Amino acid sequence: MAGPPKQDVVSPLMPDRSSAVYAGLRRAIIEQALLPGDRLPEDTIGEQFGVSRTLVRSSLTRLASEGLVEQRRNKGAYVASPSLASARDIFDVRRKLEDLVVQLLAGRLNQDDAKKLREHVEQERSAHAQDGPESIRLAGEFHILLAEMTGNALLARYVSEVTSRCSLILALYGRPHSSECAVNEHAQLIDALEAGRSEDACRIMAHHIGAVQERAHIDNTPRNEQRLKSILSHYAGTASRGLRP
Amino acid sequence: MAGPPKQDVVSPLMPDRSSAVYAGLRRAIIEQALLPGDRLPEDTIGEQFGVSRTLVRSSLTRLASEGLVEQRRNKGAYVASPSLASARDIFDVRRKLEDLVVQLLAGRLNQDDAKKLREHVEQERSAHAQDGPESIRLAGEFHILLAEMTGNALLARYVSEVTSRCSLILALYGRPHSSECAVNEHAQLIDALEAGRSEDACRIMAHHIGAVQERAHIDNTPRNEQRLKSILSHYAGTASRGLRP
DNA sequence: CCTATCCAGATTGTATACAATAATGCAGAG
DNA sequence: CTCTGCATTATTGTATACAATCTGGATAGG
Repeated sequence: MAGPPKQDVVSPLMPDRSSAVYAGLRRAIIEQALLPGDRLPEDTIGEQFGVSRTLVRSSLTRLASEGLVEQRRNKGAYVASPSLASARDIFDVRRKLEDLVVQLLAGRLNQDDAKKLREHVEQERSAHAQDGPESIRLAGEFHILLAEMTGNALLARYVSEVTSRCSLILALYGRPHSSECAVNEHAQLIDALEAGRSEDACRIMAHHIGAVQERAHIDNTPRNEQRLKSILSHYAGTASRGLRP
Repeated sequence: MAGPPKQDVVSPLMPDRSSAVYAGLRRAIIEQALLPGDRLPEDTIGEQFGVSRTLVRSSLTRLASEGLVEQRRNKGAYVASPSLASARDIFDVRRKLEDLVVQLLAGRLNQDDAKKLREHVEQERSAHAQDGPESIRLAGEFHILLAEMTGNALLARYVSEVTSRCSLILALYGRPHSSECAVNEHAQLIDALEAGRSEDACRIMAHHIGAVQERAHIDNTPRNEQRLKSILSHYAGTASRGLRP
């Protein structure tokens, strides 16, 4: 990438640059490219994404409302670092929400959706095999996908939020160990849901969430500095991609 | 322009004018002074609160993230008017969340908190006697208070959100009939929680939420026009008051 | 050598200016 | 009379400018 080409290349396909900033930052946080406690200066971000501070601020506020970012007055925004206590709180809420998801979906999962879910699990498998940063994101997106299939928009939003926050929690307290079992549990859950075995589905989900929480132990990994620019330059380009493969 | 008196009277006691706009609009919506579908032009609001569009926008975005306001691109913000389908969705989620509140609080309610709750119920009673607009808000705030007492901040936020949205739903579909029973049910709930009768508490809460949902039927009341300015001029002044009496 | 104070730089908070888009109303044709 | 097309106006979307606040370091005093 020679010369100083303005990064307006995105214009034709970018109806909403604000969402691009939001999505880019969100992915960077979920995939743990940005770690809890990292500072998020408006200038730097705006530069990388090619927008003014106005849009950056609005994105940061949105992320803050979802709990991924903390905004401290006159001190700027940071990637949130939830305490152990709030981690427990988040899991308590998550369990209830996922309960509802299973309850709404058991026996009502159509073949189309089941197929989509199985394809997603396959993606998880291959991402996990490559040990890439995407496996974290994909594992979470499975739950979001499931919640969206209930047709309950509020539930989907809440599940999306707690799922994202769990990524943060694992980044802070989780063991680096792989999420092999998670992928299998996802597959089992689909089977149970499709077959209408709601008891099983509920049990599997409970166990699964428990396993995720289990992985949360103290394990503070040091973080590098000044990676921000290079990270953002990566996420600025791929920001618009959604759940699709 | 000549020197019109700036309405900066609030400065000394207003550390955060942005929150004032947010709180004022929120109350106006919860108390049904602003009704679902009402337009919320940035200029008008900014004028009334004495702030620039910047802060108004940020407040509207925040309200939108809570589901009280809908923002449509290039078309401005409106008080949200949830569909009947999404009303059902909201109640589904609310039931689960309130379940968790009861579960966390049963037998763990200290005397201080119980006292505070009983005082709140008294407020509800008197507001209901006067048939003022505050009774709507207070009924909701009971549930928010309860959720806050769990110490689970996320749960409190979610309960606050679904509670607010329920106010909207009642404004749209609710019968104008009073919420007498609700006040009594609140009192019963406190007793059950304090005594540690978690079964009872859970049952009362379920019945209570059911009763609230019951009141949601089609009953479209026409809305007046151009009340906006006068409404806002009222809420601009009283914006900073919180839960305290 | 350590501590306190103050200045300069950097960063955020808010207002305003300008650009882009949608809403409105009028004119003319059918 | 109604409908279509265009010009005007109102409102939102974004960028920039300025004010307020915080941060870090240099310097003087203990």
